[in-house]
Amino acid sequence: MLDIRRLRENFQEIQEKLAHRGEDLSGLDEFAELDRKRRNLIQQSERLKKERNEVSKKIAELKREKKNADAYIVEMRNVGDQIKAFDDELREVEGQLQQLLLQIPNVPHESVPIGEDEEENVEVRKWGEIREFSFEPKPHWELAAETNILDFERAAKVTGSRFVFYKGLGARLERALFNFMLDLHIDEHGYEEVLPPYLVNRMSMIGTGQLPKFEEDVFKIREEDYFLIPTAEVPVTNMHRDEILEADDLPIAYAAYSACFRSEAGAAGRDTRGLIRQHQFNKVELVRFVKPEDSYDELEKLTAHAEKALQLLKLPYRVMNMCTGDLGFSAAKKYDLEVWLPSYQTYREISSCSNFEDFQARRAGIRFRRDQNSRPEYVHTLNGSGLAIGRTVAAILENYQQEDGTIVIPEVLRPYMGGKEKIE
RNA sequence: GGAGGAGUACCCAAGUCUGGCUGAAGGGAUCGGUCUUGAAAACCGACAGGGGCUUCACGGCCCGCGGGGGUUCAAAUCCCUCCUCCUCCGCCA
Repeated sequence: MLDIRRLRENFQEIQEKLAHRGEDLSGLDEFAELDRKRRNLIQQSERLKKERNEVSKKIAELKREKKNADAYIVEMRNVGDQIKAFDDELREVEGQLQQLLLQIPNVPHESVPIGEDEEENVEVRKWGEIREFSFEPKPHWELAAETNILDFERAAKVTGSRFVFYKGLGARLERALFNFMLDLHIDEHGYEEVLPPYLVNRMSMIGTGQLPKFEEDVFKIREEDYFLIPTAEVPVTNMHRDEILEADDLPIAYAAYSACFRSEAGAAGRDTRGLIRQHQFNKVELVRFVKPEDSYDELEKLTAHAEKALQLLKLPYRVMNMCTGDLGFSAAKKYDLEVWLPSYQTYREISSCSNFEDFQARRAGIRFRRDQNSRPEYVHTLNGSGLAIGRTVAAILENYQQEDGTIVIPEVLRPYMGGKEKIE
């Protein structure tokens, strides 16, 4: 959410910056009117409340002295009615204003390239050698079928499309990966491990920006106002919702493994085969709460942590600075890590690392105090996948495949795989 | 799921029956001071925070006793509703 004062005072400038996102911003037109109405109603209501407070005190005095206060009471009855009328209207206006503000995306940082869509994302760097195959490399779902480690057909029977059973060394590989990644981030990068709830309430979804705008993208529980988490970002960021943190505690860094659930509404026909786009997938997520002045350095740090996982796995990737048209709703800046997939002959997203500045913190009320006497300020929040596990499995299968259809297990994972060197 | 009980400021806790000098007693913790070579103890002092409106500013005002609504001239106190925690029962990995 944007700061209402900032929006009021820099309306033109913010409108122009948001326009680069290419979204419909017609709702913004109402802002000035609602903002003016709101402040006007507050002033009228508060003026009467002040009067009521004073007269009520007088009535209390008279009552205590056993004197008659009927004239005042009649007068205040009228004032009370007026207050109620103003407050009813105020509630209405504030509701509208709140809805409007919750729909406005974050303002892109100045270092974000201006562009319409993914075509205009800017490559920041590339890592690793793309392997030359002496044979025709197979897509990961074929490799998985041959080695019998993934079962999409039975998952479709048991649940539906875009679900999968991992079996045998496939299941083991998945487990090895998130253990490897958690260990890396906890032991080497200083994160605290968190295992979060997979269901969250509406306030949490609003806090990180999934709601109210993207309700169709997530799974909702029928009987309760609970949602299946689309990412551990949601529960972990909301851990500190409505809290005032100590400056000494910052930065706070959490690494969380979780399953993630996405409805993939609107993705019909895309990535229908394999592990790339599932309704349920595993992910290790990194979340950081930092001081505002540090957040862009922290974004580089966070991104480097995610990259480290790819480097240790020896998977070639590139880092993309997402342009204004391809930024997430809540992000001020976002790097995508894209891993090389031989069968696609392209790089595919395997991690998103974002700086939300105070956008989520303002929605979720996450603040900190610099010292005992200072007023609370909003923290900056960041998060990034470190990494999406299913896509990492796909990348390993494809990049490590042999001509005979077997897959070499990356060295760093072997201790997690009971010393096995190959899936066959 | 059923039956009870409870949520008050950093923590504990009084007030709620019987609405009005409660813009919330009293402890503890914390901070400052006296005393002391230093510390402890004792004593003295400070200690509601947060949000909003308004103002160039000083300041003024409004809201705040789990959240939200209502009754009333007036609500921590009465009513409704939701949330959370505790106890017992049931069910259950």
